[in-house]
Amino acid sequence: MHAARKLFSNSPYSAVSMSAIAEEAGVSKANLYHHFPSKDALFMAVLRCACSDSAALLSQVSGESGDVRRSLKSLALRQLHNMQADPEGARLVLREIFDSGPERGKLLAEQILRDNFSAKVRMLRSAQNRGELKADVDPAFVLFMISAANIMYFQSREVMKHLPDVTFAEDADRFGDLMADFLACWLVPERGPGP
Amino acid sequence: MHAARKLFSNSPYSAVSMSAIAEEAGVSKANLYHHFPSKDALFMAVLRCACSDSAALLSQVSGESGDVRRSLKSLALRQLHNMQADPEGARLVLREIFDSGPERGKLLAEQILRDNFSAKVRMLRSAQNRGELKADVDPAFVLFMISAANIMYFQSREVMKHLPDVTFAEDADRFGDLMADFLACWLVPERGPGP
DNA sequence: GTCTATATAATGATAGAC
DNA sequence: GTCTATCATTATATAGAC
Repeated sequence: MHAARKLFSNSPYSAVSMSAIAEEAGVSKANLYHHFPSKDALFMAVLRCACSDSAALLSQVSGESGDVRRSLKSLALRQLHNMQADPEGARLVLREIFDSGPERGKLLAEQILRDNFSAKVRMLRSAQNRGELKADVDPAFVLFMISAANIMYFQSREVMKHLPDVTFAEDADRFGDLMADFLACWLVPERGPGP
Repeated sequence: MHAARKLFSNSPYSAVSMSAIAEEAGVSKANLYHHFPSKDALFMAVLRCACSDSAALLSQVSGESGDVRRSLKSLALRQLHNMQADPEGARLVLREIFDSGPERGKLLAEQILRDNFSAKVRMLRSAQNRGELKADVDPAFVLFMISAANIMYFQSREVMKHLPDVTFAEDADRFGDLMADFLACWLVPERGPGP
């Protein structure tokens, strides 16, 4: 499964042969078919494993407390950090999100992403009630933009780093700073000490 | 090429066979090899065509004038509109951006994306000089965020529409409004008529 | 330009010995 | 559990007639 995960994360399903997986794992092709009934079953096992891994990583974030100024930034930074810490798993799940048709997209959303997403929306709603997050922003849109930025950064660095004026392509810290600045526009400005 | 474009945009390279393309086009497989020396050459021809199409569409935007308040929103809306108007071409180019390794990513950036991107950066820089765009924002980051949001919206609608609280997944107009609001946070507030 | 027919290699999957 | 050997199918690509 380790070999399969490596190969499936770098090439689409149809471009990875059972022979290649067997060679990468140092076993025979027939041995793979002894443990998994089919190529599809092996892929599904790898995907399920990667999903549970990233779900476990993501759930750490929602447990944090503190005001939304800190937790929103922490959410964004840790999401990117998790992807970079397990790029193979991230690529697997992202490919599934991007290339899946209606039926598989529904499964992915309802069985894997839904609970985590709802928990984060609730976090932002309560921040709005406390007056920390601007009342007229859509929590789901905020989460969408954070994910979009992180995923795009993670997936297109190889292209971006060859574009002029892109100072953050190979500097995750700078990207984090830019993100933090940008998130601030949705926050209610902190009260000064007053006159 | 029309048939190949259709199939390549819906499945990765290795999952599309020359037989399938021939059948889709209503010709024989050998006929394809008469016009293109190999499967790879056919794919490259399709990709080049799709890239020049989307480049032509994108270049319309940069010709617009007016202050940055209008042009930034117009830029974002038309980028999404162009992807939705030619989803096949968009998927082809996006797959290439996401899945390409270092060598192909460099080609894509330098030969296709670079000029357009630089033109847009210049547009935003001059807006900063005119005092319409906040001076402390990174023009490249602004463009990155716009593209990230549009691409993510375009690519993951099938997943998003099954998430609760996502009101914009099947409503491009609402998404456009949310984007416009969000872009406004980088603009210098318009001067009121004064006291 | 288009076809039928074919060459050659690789694919997913199986049989059966150890 | 692991292997060698093999099946049937499909893949890319070619040959040569019309």
